[in-house]
Amino acid sequence: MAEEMLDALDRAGVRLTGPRRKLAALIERREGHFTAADLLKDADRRRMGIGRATVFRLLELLSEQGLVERIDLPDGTHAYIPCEPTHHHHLVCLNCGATTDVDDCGIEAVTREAARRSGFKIEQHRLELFGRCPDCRSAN
Amino acid sequence: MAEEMLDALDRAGVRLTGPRRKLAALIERREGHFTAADLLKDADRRRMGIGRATVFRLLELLSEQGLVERIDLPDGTHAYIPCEPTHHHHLVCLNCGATTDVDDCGIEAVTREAARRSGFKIEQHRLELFGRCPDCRSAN
DNA sequence: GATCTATTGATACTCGGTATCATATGTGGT
DNA sequence: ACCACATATGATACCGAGTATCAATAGATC
Repeated sequence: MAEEMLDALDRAGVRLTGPRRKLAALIERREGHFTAADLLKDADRRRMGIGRATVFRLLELLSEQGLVERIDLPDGTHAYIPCEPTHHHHLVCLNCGATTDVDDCGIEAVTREAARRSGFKIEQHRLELFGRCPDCRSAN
Repeated sequence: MAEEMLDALDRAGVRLTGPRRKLAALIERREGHFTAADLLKDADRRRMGIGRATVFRLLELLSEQGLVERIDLPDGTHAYIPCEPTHHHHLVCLNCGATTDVDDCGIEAVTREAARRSGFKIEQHRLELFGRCPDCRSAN
């Protein structure tokens, strides 16, 4: 998956630098969603000497390439989740942070209906589902 | 609508203070979504002497009462929109900021389906639709 | 390997939001 | 109408996420 990210960066015509390789590896080891601060902490703990700005810059790049998506948690914080660059939505476990992708389960129909009723031309939508993953449901 | 807010605050058992009344009136005059900074600017322009913290505190209160909803715009900024305290979703015009409510147009079915496929127990969801309102469509 | 541009990390900054705290002000009881 | 007291206020300082700047560094291409 780090490979995948590096390939995508290469394709995007940016340089495959040391810090980017290291960060990609760190993202790979992460499970569920993480914040920029989490990633920075990972790097600091390993004394990688990677700057704050670099972390944000990479996340922005990956996000442009659709390899990472920025989501807004219900508590108002921002997090990133690694994902395939196709259109989809996320289901986020509020307990452990696990995420799974949800491909279109009929949201298109919903947006079409909303457009019809309101007269709006809908250009973007965002659907985020939050709950408990199977593990966390049984673990409790 | 300012009345509505003040009633709700009263019902919530908090004090109906000067700053709250003034801010409620300012919110009433706003159209579409606004940021905390917008509201503060309104108050400053009128020399109301209302503090930053008070604005955030009121928005939090109103948000708890469901009279205002905090949304995340596609550009990553936060905004508030006044609304009825029933469950619904918002359709936001990317051009002028106008918003309209969208009551359940079948999202329940979508979340049920996503829950079935994933095994998650879905507890919350958020659907935000962005586009062009009828006025902005024709104005251009 | 030399070159030249993209990237880096340090630093300082902005902006949204929160904590603190002494002062001011609604409110309920008299 | 007044008092007492908790609640709310504004000033200030603070925090955390993210961005701008910029001289120093290190990929890519030849």
